[in-house]
Amino acid sequence: MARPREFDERAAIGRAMDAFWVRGYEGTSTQALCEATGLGRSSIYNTFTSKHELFMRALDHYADRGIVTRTALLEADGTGIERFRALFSFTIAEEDETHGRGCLVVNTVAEFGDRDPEVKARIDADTERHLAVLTACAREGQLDGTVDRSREPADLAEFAHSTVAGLRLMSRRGARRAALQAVADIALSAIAAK
Amino acid sequence: MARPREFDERAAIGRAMDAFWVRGYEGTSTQALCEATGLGRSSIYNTFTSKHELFMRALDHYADRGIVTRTALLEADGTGIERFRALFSFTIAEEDETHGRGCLVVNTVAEFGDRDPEVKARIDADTERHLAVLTACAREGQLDGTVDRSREPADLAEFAHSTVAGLRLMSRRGARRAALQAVADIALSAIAAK
DNA sequence: CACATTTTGGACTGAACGATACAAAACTGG
DNA sequence: CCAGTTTTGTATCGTTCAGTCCAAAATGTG
Repeated sequence: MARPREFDERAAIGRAMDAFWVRGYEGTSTQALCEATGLGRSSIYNTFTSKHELFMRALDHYADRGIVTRTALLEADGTGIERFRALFSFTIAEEDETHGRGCLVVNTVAEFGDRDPEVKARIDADTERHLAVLTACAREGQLDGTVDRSREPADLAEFAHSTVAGLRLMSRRGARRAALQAVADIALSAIAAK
Repeated sequence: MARPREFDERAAIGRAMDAFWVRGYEGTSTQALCEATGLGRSSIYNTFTSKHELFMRALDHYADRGIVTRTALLEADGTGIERFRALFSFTIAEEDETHGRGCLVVNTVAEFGDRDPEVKARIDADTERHLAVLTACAREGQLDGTVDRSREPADLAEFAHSTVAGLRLMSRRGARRAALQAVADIALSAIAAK
């Protein structure tokens, strides 16, 4: 065999993710990445080949984590509307704890738009996965009578997805918790059965 | 006197704004700014002192334009709810025309968060101005009976503001027009009197 | 304990970065 | 038409950028 790694790859990706999350892709230098991860340049390039590639890994890591927690919330017990409420509450609580870091995916969409095909593919996949669980949740909510039946489940999903993005953006610009809560309440009433 | 300018300052700011809009602050080099504006480096630094200062001017320019058109929409004739509808429709139409450029303010919030005090001051001011006209519109809508009376006007304003940000973000990641329309419809129903 | 293999640290690369220096150019008031 | 002032183009500044190179270090295997 050969010399073993002195670091945990996943942990390094996590640290890199944090750095990109705060300062964006262009705003995070490879030097900053070295400091954030604690790795030397050699280790980073040896393991991740390029800054762009490391960013992709970080984005995947973030998206995977997000989908897992979000899916757990939306496939939990309870009525449809309760699960939507749980999603919004979780989002607000998370932003409260992190003092408004916002969302890496939202930031990435804002920074890249659809210019970078590799980034776009990740964003699209993440969006689709979210819309899928949100749509299922909306449909179940319509069946249990807690979600508005006059709307298409897919449309309600888009609305909820957009609302979460809006909340994350509000939080990132430093909006107060009460403001987020108000937005979430109104959004929830739009999803609820009348 | 002295040698006269060979360019229009406002026009240059407009071009710089477009560049920042597409690629962000960090993603736009001073070289790119020269090419976008058609100015030489000397002219840019002589007139705007720094990249950061030029960005501030571009941000102000964008915010001013936005507030003017948005205020016109929200202070026009018609019921409160009609004016909210006009706001959403206008947003969607604009994104349709520009093939999803999104919003410079949204992008800037995502890129900077609240790290840069000068940027934050601009963002806060812009947000306050938007919330003011939105709140007034909500209040008038409550008086004319077209807007939900059970909500605080300020909360409805936050909701509408967040919805527009969500729409711009959707558009920037390339969502279809129908999806934006669906989100706007649901948001509108949340604002409308029941 | 030597070998093959991989990781690691640090020096280094050329290119691009934001910003400046300076002299020629272009104007106006006298 | 000249003096004074500002703009402009070009060359250049030092720094930072993403990425490479290479020798030393660290392992398992024979």
